[in-house]
Amino acid sequence: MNASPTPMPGRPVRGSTTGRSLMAALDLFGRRWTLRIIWELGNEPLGFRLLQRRCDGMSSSVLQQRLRELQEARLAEVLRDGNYTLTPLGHDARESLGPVIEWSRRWAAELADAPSTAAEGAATASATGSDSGPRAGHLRFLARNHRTGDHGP
Amino acid sequence: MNASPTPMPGRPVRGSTTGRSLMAALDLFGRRWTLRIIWELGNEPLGFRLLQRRCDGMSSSVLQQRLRELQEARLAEVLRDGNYTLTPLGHDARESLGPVIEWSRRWAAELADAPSTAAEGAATASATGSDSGPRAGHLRFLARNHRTGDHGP
DNA sequence: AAGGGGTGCTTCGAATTCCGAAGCACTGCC
DNA sequence: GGCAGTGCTTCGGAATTCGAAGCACCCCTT
Repeated sequence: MNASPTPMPGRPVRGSTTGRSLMAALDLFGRRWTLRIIWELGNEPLGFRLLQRRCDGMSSSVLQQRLRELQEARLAEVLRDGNYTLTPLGHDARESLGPVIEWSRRWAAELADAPSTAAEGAATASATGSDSGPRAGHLRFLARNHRTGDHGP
Repeated sequence: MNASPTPMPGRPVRGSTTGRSLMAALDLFGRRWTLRIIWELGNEPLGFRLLQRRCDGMSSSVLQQRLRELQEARLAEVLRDGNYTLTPLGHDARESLGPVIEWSRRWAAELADAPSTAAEGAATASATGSDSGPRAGHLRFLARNHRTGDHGP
């Protein structure tokens, strides 16, 4: 598969020709699964397959690609026993995601307070369309959720 | 373009069949440009074109799609004058990104301390490949950066 | 009136990213 | 030997993103 450049400060990234660190971070974190991997590796070091399973059976090729990027960006590294783990910088990043996690709880609570209005407003047409259901491919993917209980705080 | 369902708590999302709020948030934020839009709208309400320019000329079709999703997820709304703005919940999300921003600075500082080692290690081959330069399409895209100074703290 | 510049979006085909199945090499156990 | 697990790789297809062009509308100038 292709390997688009890993977003890193100082490099041109999507959103900044000068590689401004904030934009590099937003670009890095805006790649599918990156946040999730950081999250899971923050719990404990994991091997490739176990990490894949913790990420709900995500595609191995993308996982490999993301691990490469995270290593290049110095957020992750491989231990002698072959497990992947976060670097101190990576753990720092995960800590910084803590308020986001807290926010997601407030988000859920907010939507639970007004569930019938969540799909109203300017996005009504889009919401109706998206409620037609996930694609069959998604369903098959999600049915492969091996964990009955998600890890997390 | 296709409209995959907007990740929201309680809905099946990539990474969780039960729509666990953390996973919904990670899925939502893991879409290209979402974090950036939240960031830019946190500064001030913006019209569509101006917001597009603030996001370095990102594709209008994706911007429109993201705005729909953010509205559906109750993070953004349209004002009477047509400008887009974050809801209180959206501003809350942006605040929660503050520590991530601080982290990105530490990230840049860390990499600046050891720039020659950033591309070494297990990801050497990948880094070499990615250093071949962004695709020509990226260069053309980045050359359209209209802002000389990025907004931000 | 026409023309030009701006606005908010939409459409469409191309490019890129992600996906999932299959595969390979290796290890350890029975 | 077979089987199950490991860490990855490959490949073609699906999904997402992209960017150019377009449309309708508005406002201002000539």
